[in-house]
Amino acid sequence: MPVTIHDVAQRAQVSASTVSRALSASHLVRGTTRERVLAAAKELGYQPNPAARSLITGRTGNIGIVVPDLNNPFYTGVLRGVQARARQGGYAVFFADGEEDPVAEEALVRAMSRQVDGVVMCAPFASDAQLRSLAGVTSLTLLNRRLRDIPAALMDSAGGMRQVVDHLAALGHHRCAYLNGPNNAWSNRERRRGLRVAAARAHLTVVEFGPFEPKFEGGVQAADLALADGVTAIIAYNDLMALGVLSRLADRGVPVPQEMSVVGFDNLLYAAVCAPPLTTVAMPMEAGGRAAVDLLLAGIDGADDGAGPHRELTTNLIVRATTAAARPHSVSDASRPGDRPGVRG
Amino acid sequence: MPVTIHDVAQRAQVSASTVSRALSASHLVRGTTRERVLAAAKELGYQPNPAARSLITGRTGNIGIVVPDLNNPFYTGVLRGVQARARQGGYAVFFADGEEDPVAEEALVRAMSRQVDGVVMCAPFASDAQLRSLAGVTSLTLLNRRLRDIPAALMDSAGGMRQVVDHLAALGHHRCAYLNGPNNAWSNRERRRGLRVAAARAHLTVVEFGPFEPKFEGGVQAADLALADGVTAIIAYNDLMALGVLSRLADRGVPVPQEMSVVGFDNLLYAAVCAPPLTTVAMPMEAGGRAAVDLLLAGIDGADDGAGPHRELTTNLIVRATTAAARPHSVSDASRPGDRPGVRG
DNA sequence: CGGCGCTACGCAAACCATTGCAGAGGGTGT
DNA sequence: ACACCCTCTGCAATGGTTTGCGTAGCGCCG
Repeated sequence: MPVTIHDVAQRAQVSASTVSRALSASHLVRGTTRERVLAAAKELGYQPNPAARSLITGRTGNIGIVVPDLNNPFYTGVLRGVQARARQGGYAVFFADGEEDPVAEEALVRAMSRQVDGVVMCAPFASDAQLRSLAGVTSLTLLNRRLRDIPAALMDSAGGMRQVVDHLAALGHHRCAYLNGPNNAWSNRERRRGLRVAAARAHLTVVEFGPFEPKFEGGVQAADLALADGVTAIIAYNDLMALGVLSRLADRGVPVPQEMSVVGFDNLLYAAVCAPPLTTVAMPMEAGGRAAVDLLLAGIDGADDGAGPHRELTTNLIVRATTAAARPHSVSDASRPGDRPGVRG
Repeated sequence: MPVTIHDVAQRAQVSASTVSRALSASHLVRGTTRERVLAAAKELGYQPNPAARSLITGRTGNIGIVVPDLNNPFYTGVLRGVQARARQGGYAVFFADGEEDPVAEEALVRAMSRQVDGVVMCAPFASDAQLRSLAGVTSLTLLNRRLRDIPAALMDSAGGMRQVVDHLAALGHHRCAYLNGPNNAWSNRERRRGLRVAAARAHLTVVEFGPFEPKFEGGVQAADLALADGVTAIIAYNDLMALGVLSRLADRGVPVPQEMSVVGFDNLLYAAVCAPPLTTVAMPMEAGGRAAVDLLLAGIDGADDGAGPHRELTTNLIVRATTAAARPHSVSDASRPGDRPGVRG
């Protein structure tokens, strides 16, 4: 039923090979012939059979993307970027939700591997070894995960943290809390690392809590701990947690930002519209997705650049209404260094 | 480089056909032979080439999903359901974001059509004719869109509206606003229809506004209009708009739910965690995705049930903190339908 | 005018798995 | 002992496209 290359060939009075060439390597056929073929193809509505093509070329024209959790708007952002860039490159995209389970993720990638030319992974939890092994079965690029000789698009979390610290320090804060996300999440380690060095430079004392679930509930839970410590500012691992903090602070009657400043990470849609609007660092999610696909396609099409090129994307602090000057007596807090097991920068 | 069926055959000392049968129609080969083949396949890590298989079987083992807007958490919920059910059925899923453009959506489906066995569409804006034409090129099932002889999973918006109306009426409301989403969106028409009949039955006066963009900003814009009319309750087309309404009411100093009740639709994550938590009707997004795939796979695998079976999913009102008894003098409002001058209370 | 090279096209192999058909071998019934 | 049947396995065709190689035709130069 579907129209094949031979149907086109017959209608254009040429052989199938000529049709094939007319549609791809057009300079190998005479102009008049090519037009005849193109016309026939259009009249018949010919679409090449991708299975047949990929059988012989060994390429599929597809890429895959696996994310840990579709419910997290962060990942839908990168999904959009991935899809846009892929489409632009003529690729279709397979998609899989690993549901935060590294072994499921691995299985998914292996299952996809035969149907795609490469996959981009958002895999904060997978082990290095796992990732390397996967890189062997298909072309792989990572998002927000740095691994030698595997290409990756990275968002500069550390730089974002530096901006947060500078912002807070400029507002007169001396002691703030960091609410850890999952300890095994690469980006949590990255953010914490950035925070520590920036805080040390700015003479900001940081006490750490957690790890917590990087969700609303985790923030609720964490808020009480931070409150008990007497910090004047809270930096949450991500916006979801920050929203939880905000909610809990409101319940407990702590005015934000007067009594407590709160900063998130990601710049989700809801960060802008919650009350009060959340100060947060914007992660370039779509750009990250696009960059990851760029890298992937470069590795597939072009000569492999080898040596795992990493593309770093800048992040930006978005100052909204949850940060303000530290409350006056906060200075005394900063002068009480020893009262908590937390980290000081 | 990749291992083929012949490699397995050679290692197991049988022909390729036997390998093929051992892996699929296992009852056609002797037990001992089958084990030998399976062992060889496992040792070699054999994975059948999907292109070759699909070339001969005519099936791809893939399905596609196209959604209008990935930024809308509603659709990511659907996506999760689709993916889960597809995986369970051994299908992989292609994904495409139509970006709210019906012509792009159509192009996407046509592009996917050769690589999938069917696609499920969330296409609130596409025309009936367009959908029917698409149903010709590949197996199609719809989500939240009723069209004769095209299978669809439908969420009972009208039933949800009935519950909303009953709830509001029981709380003593007599006059409420409905904030329309896009007029060409199927589910808006459906919700409005449900509202009208339920309201008539409950003697609830409904004043309609809009259409608005079904987003936060649309809700902000709509809130002022509803406020000016003097209704005691606002039903928004969806949660995003309801959140905008909440935000605007807060800005204008209108206490919710004391002075104004607000109801949304969808039960997004944020509806539960905003302040105050939003009363809304829960749409079974994941279940809807799963049901759509059920239908699709039934149409593909089994005999086509023809005649477009429609599966209807129930919706549930989730009463949270944005609805309360109407303010006392609201009765008089209901008896003065024509006045304009805005907010009382 | 003959030979060479170039262009444009066709032939056929190859890619890999599935499946109808046939055949081999062993067992059973007569 | 022979015919028949049943089980298991192999052969070969099939699907649609790409591509290396061969070749026909033509122009150009010597």
